[in-house]
Amino acid sequence: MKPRDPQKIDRIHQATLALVSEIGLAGLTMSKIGKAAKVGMGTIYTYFESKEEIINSLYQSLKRKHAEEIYINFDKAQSFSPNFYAIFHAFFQNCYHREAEYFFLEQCRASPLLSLDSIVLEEVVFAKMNTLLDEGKAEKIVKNIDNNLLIGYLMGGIQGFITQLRRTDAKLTQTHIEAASALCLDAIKI
Amino acid sequence: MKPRDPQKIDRIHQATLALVSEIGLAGLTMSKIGKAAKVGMGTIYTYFESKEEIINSLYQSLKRKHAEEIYINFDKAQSFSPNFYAIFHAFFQNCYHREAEYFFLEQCRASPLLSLDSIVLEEVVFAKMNTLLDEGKAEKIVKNIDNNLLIGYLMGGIQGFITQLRRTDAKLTQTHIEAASALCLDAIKI
Amino acid sequence: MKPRDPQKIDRIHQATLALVSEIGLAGLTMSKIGKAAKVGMGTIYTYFESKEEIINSLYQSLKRKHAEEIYINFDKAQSFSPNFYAIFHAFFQNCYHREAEYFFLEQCRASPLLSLDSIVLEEVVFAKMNTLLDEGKAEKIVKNIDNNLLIGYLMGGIQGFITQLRRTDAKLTQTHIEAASALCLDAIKI
Amino acid sequence: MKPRDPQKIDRIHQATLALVSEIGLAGLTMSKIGKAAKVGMGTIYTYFESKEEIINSLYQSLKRKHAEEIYINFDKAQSFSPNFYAIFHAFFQNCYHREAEYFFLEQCRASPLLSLDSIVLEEVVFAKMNTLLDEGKAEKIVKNIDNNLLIGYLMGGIQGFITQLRRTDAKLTQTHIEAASALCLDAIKI
DNA sequence: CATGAATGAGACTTCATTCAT
DNA sequence: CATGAATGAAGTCTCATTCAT
Repeated sequence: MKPRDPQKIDRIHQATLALVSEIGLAGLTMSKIGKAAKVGMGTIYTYFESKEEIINSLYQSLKRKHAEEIYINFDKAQSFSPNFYAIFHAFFQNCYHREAEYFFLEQCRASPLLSLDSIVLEEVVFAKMNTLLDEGKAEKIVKNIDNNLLIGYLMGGIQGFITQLRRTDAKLTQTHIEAASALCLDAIKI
Repeated sequence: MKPRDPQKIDRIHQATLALVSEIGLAGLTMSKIGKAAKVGMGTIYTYFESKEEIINSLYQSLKRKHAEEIYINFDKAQSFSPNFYAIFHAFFQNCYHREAEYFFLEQCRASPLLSLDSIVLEEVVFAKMNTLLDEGKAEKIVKNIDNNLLIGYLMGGIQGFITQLRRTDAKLTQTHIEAASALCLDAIKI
Repeated sequence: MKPRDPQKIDRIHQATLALVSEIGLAGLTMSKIGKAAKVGMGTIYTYFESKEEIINSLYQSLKRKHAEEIYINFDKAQSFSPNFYAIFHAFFQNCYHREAEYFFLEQCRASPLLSLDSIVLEEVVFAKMNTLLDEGKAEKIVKNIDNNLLIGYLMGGIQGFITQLRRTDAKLTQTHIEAASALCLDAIKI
Repeated sequence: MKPRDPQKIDRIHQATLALVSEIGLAGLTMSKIGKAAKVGMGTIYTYFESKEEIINSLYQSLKRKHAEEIYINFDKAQSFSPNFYAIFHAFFQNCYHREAEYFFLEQCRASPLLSLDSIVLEEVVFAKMNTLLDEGKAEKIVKNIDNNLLIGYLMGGIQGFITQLRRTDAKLTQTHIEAASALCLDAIKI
């Protein structure tokens, strides 16, 4: 018996990611996924119940991975400022370098294919930021605005920034990072 | 396209907007549009060449309308600050109250259906902000960052803010507006 | 506008009937129905919601038609014997000459595609026989056995008889009819 | 077919029987058979060439078993009447108690999966009845009607009777058996 | 020999667009 | 010009059979 090949799940995920990057979520078809993943179309259904499940599982896996990566240099022992910068920096780099992944997430956001499970996952990313912002408020550094609104603002802002950055075809420089960092920090500072 | 009855174009646009709000861009079909607009399915093709054209023309019409609305209180004679606040306020209100319209735009943003024409239209909205930010820089109020990046950041930030605001089911209060306003202004200030 | 063509429903029904006769219910496909009915495959869905609905609507229409045909010479004013013979004769002829229709009904009987609606329709056929048998019992001609059991026995018997008749390739003769008639009548007589 | 483990053939047959009872012949899949028989899906192909062969071999095995059971009390030395009643009784009981088996046979009857081999097998069941009816005719008890037609009539009648019996949810009583017996005997008697 | 993962043809169904009325 | 019935390509998913382990 050929054992259920766990690597195939990844192949299917990667193929999906690449395809959406190229042809959009709307252009995604099962047979294209199969071809791109070098897997028979029917095989996909051994690992996923439906196209919807592929999308959702990839979405969740990316969200979780990003949450990890964003907080990779987060250090409980540290005070607000270094932690904020660490997270900002990681998020910015993430956004910029994992274009395909962020594009996929964005395509999914407004899709009816996205399950509730996937939608609430946002909280995973928000959790530590929440704590951090509370600390910033305690340190009298951060404005007294609801954390969710602050996080929404900051993440939306950075993504908007990067979207424009890409549109101008400019190479990412240290100056860009510092500019974005300044925007974010000044925005939330009291 | 022979727009014998220009009112029908509007009926089709409105129907499309309402439908996307309800069932998403993915669930949109020509027959549903026809039914909702109380127009025969074939009739649509008298006014639009294809489904794609409906989407794009609606997209462009909304973009243009928003651009107008956002700049409604913009006054060339004024200095940076009052103009910025006027625009901010108009954009914020727009985003918040025209949920269906912004939802439609968001659904379209990453869609392969969107033509280049539509994508470039972003500039219409950006144009006056560009001028304004230049003025702010001249007044030594605004950070020296590329205007497109600034605009991307600000608009992304506000939209993220409002998305969260909606998610919390909170009613919009003056406090919210002031909070968002402070975030935006402090962000770009030197 | 091309009006919904009621004749097409019939064309689809006839095509279905002919196909099942040839390739069985299991071999029936939508594209074959379309081809046989000279109708685009998609067109079928203008008139029927699904393959299941085609089957069920045809089933019900045949059942109703048969019920009518079987009772065509039934005459309330008459006594048991002439009515019984009239029904017997009509049923026998029906069974024999509408082979495709009875084959279709038989194929459906055990199919999971058949809806409850269709299954209970049996009663339509049973109704008048019920009355007739009651009369026969009142006349002390018919055995005192539950009507449903009697009807099941008689119809099953006749169909079994005809199935064998066909298997022998024999032409239907008056002798056959009289034989079957004698079997049925003697069976239920006191 | 290398029946190394003949018990597996039986397991597969039993699983098929149970599954058809539950989900119908149309819902039957190889993987379900494998699961129900606790046998790897591929293993089935060691014992059977195809799904069709499973169906046909089970069909034939049941037909043969029933033929045996029906004639279990048949006694060449006896005259028509006791033998007829013995066979009738056995057939009736068989029909009633082996519902799953008869359901399976019925599902198969009109299926394109059924091979000619299987269809012809009917004769095995008919053989002794043939002899018996000839005897009955010689004894001037049985009507002079072609044996095949008589057998078709009787078996069809009994099955119709039992189908209705089941539909009424009634428990089987001695009265029912006597009623059916009377119907059959009176039918064929001169 | 046993297993169930792998395969792809083919099933049902949808829908953008065309066309007859 | 208005209409919606007609069309068939294309999408998702199933499943008999094969094959690697």
